[in-house]
Amino acid sequence: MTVDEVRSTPQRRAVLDVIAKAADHPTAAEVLDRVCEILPGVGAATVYRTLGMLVESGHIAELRLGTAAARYDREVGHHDHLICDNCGAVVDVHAELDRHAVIDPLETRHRFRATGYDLRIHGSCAACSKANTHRKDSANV
Amino acid sequence: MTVDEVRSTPQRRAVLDVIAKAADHPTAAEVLDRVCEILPGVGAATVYRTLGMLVESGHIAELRLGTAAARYDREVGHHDHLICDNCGAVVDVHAELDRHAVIDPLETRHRFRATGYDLRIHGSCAACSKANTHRKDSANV
DNA sequence: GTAACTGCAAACGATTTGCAATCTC
DNA sequence: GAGATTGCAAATCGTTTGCAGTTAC
Repeated sequence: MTVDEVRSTPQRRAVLDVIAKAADHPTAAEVLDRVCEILPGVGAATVYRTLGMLVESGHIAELRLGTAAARYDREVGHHDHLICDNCGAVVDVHAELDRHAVIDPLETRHRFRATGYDLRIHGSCAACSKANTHRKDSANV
Repeated sequence: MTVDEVRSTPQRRAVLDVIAKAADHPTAAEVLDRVCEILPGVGAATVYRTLGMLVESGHIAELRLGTAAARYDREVGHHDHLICDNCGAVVDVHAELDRHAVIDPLETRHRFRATGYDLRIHGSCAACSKANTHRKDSANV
């Protein structure tokens, strides 16, 4: 009969600290780098394990785009993302999506019980749009 | 100076055939299995290469959810997805999302140039909802 | 005939897991 | 001091790539 307590360790505090300060959406590898700056020698497994726990407990959110590595978001409330297909930047935004108009009809039509949604808007950010104004460019969705 | 022609091979025809017939959203591994049923011995690399080409050329669409493997969709026009967090089923749907009300304000506010969006609605499908009506259940988004 | 294609096996990147040593409570 | 946690290395998973042999046109 274990208590399964969650202990406070320097490593965990460091990960939490890094995430709390991260304005961008760092990957696990980036979190590891930053953690090692304040606490050298931390292993990758520890960071992965800690991030996993934090996601499980709802303290941080996980974001998965394309093939790339998972990204972590300190923002846990519902929000949407603007994704720049050119430079990879991800911006948290709040879309005014009318659930009654968009989700409800689909729930009824497909007898689906929606618990949430995920809206990602692709395109190019301000910086990239400006840079590419006079250049050839292609975008995916 | 090569012609860079694209040749028609039995393997490619088989992959195309499998995708065309797939009502679900098979992963590369599932496509490989099905391809091998009609043309035994096909290598995984060939399937991955072929799927990659088809995505590139816009003949099929790639769908990436969570950690899992990429899924392939014969439906290439814009559409949205209902994702059952319980059984993993993915259903293609058309959401009535008002771009003017949802996307435009974000473009202006963040000086973002949107090229498209991706809406995924999570929850539980008809079958799972029915099965879990009287059971404990948790869902993620 | 020749460049494109195939299958295999090795290489890869991201993430997970087994385990002995080490820390927290 | 017991059990949770760590770091390392090995293992996994999905996918890509190098390469020599094979095939489509």
